[in-house]
Amino acid sequence: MSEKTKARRAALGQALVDAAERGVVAGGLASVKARDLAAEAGCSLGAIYNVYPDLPTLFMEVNARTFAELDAALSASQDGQATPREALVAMALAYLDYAEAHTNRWRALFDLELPDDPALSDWYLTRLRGLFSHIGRALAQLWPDRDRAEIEMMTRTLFSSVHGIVLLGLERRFSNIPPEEVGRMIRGLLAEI
Amino acid sequence: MSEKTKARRAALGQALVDAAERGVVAGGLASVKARDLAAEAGCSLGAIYNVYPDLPTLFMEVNARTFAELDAALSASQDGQATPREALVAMALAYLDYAEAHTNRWRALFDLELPDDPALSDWYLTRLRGLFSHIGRALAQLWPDRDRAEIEMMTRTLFSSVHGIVLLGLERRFSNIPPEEVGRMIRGLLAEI
DNA sequence: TGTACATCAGTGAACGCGCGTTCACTGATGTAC
DNA sequence: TGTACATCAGTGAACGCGCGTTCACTGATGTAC
Repeated sequence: MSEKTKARRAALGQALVDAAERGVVAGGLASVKARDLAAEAGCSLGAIYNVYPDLPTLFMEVNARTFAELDAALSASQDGQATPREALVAMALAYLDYAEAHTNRWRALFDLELPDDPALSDWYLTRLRGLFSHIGRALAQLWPDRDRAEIEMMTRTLFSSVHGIVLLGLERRFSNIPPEEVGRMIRGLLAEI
Repeated sequence: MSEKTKARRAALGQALVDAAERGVVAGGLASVKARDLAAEAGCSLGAIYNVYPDLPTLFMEVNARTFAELDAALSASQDGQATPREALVAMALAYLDYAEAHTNRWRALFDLELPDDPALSDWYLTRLRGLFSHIGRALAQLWPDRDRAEIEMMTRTLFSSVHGIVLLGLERRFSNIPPEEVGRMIRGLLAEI
């Protein structure tokens, strides 16, 4: 494969991820079809498979971007917070904001079904650890006396809790409450801790 | 339609729900197919549609049973707990136990995609309120000074939090921790509150 | 530079599979006389 | 009780749709002489 070809394929790869991203945003992961991607990216149907082995692998790239955005949002939210507790609240609310503003992208993180490959699971775990690190730092400040293992466990616990609140809070079927109320729930939980 | 026919259809309806339940337990909601149900229940493919308008409606019956089981499990778990805090912990752990022991049934509660019908959403909300009532009672005892609205909000908050912990805890992709650890996370959260 | 040829990137029609739902038909049941 | 007929519950082949992936082909690109 020539350099030229490589470059062309790399460009097509990006165009496909862009198209997939727009598709996810517009209609959710399940709405993104191979034929639409090809049309959007200006290539043939078969060309997709010159760049990616299958669609899930392509979707992983979209999720990678989403993880990066989420990471940036959490990171930014804690800037300038006076106390670790305020930083925790700010991050949790930033998570809610992101999920609310980019529901379909955020959902895709959890909806994508991966081929059974431990490498892919690891990839997810690594991204999550990235998100956790922001929380862990704040918790370590909040509880200077607790050991690392306990901080790690509570990091996971808090993330999962906030995730659960956001998940059920944004799902019509399970809650008829307005989004502001979800924010109050998060504050309520963190106030108790 | 004669009485005899009605009775036969009611029996077939039950046989179909039984079959669907077994299918969900064995392979998850997505694995249950109309043809398998007909074969299992000993009727023709078309006969399904004499009893239920479509498969989602049939699956709702399975979910109704699951909600009832969950309700019974939560209710039973708090019997004989000395304090409201212990009752809350017991219920949360019972939720975890149920999700762990009956993962596919439990998942089906959240995976079933409903036709857009407000009545079906209401049905779900009603079942959830049933589960919430156990938690609300314990919280009201724990915090006798707080008002009803606040208790209600914290009920929802705690349920969602525990749900989030269980959800991410049982998902391989997002956690490589053993199930016991999930129980400790739940205890950890409730200990802080 | 020009010509003949080889390679291979890219194409898109077709494959293959899955599956919920329908509807023209059949034969069992019940009714009328 | 027996016969002719009507009704309608139940059947399952076929419809209809969707869609990821493949692969035999084409034509553009590059190479050799």
